[in-house]
Amino acid sequence: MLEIARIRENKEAIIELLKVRNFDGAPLIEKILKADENWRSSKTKLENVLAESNGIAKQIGQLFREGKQVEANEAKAKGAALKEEEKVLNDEVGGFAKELQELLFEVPNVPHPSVPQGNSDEENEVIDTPDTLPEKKDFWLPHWELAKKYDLIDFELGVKVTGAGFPFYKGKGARLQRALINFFLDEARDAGYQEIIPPFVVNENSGYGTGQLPDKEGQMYHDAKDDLYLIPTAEVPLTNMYRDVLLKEKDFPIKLTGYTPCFRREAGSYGSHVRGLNRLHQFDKVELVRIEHPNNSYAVLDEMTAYVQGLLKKLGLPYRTLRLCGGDLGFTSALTYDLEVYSVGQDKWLEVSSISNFETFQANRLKLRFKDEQNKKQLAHTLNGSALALPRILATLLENNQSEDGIEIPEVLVPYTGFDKI
RNA sequence: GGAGAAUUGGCAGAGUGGUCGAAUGCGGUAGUCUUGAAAACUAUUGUACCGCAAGGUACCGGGGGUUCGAAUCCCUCAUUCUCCGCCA
Repeated sequence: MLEIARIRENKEAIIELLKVRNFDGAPLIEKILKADENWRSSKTKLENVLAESNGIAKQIGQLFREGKQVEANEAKAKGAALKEEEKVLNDEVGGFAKELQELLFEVPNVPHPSVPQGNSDEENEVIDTPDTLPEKKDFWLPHWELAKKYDLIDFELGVKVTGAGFPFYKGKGARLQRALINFFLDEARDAGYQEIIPPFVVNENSGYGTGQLPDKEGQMYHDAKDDLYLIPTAEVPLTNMYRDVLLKEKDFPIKLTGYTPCFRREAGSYGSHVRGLNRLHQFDKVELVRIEHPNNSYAVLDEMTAYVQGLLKKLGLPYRTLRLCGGDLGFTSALTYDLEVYSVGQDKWLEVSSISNFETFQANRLKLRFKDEQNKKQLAHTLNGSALALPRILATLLENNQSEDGIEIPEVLVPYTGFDKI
């Protein structure tokens, strides 16, 4: 959520930058400024009435103490009359406040100036890609066939026990998955991240804090009985650890990592996109979260991107780096880099990580602030990135390392798996 | 799940309808004293919003209500503690 003060002061610049998202912000911004004005003017009126009525109440107390019953009763009648006025104004203020809030929720984050204009993922900017891709081999299989051939993952069993998108990992498939989780967590720890095991369900406030609510409500599994949401990513509980927190400048950098399963309803997905491990309702992910000084957040974004690229290098997976265009940029993000791994079995690029700077967009909702050198309170910047999402890593690992007589395990993983070949 | 008690400023802890944004102590900040530090003493010290300002409004776990007036009374929810039940 953008700060209202920022909208007041930088209206034109914001409208201009939102165009990069193909978002015509002008009508919405105008409505917001109007609602803001209405809110402030009725609030002033209300506060004047309250001030008067507080004054009368004080007088009444005084009059009673002095034993002046008659005057007190007169004042009481006056106070009661003001109550009516107060009620009307109070409703008015509440109405404008609600309107303003709802309108503000509709404005996406302002893209960073480096974000390219574009309508869809086809216009994302490729900023780093391998010189050559692996040469095509006749025996190459997509991972779902490899999974079946070596009995690593059972999709049908998942359908029986739960539903589509909830696979069973078995034997070496399960162990490889667990090895990857441990590898990623150890790497993150070595890079200075504190490991967290958060709750896998969160309350409504947390959903609002990171921006899943209200606009992605349908993407989360919701337990109506206790009004809790299954997390779609560890970002939600990790970032919400710092909801309503006032930091000191010396608390930076805050570097958190956590492994969690992630639950997504993925309503509306279909076809080859959901084949095999490509898109699941439950998957594992190791996430990085950073809370940083605004001056530093873009350097941190680059650092995080380089870190995740390093993981892919260690695993020997061919990857490319994209700067998301305005049309593909997430609602809450100002700048996002996606990392994609080339899947030889499917002959396509699969997104395995998304690294974003949210600037103050989440911090504003979270009330996540710090005291600067002048002892003034400022919103912090939040960032996060997958490091990494497991299913597509597993898929591309199986596909890219296959030969006619098995699948090679990357050297860095062998200490974790306990086997070097499937 | 059942019964009882509690929830006040950074912390501890008063306050049961008007003089309470809230005593007092600790802590924090500034100063006096000191070669320096400690101790002592003095002053100061919550947050958010509206307003150019003066100033105003709101906040005593959250929400709602009674009243001219609520930290204080009522309803409701949450959390914590104690006891019982259940349980990895």
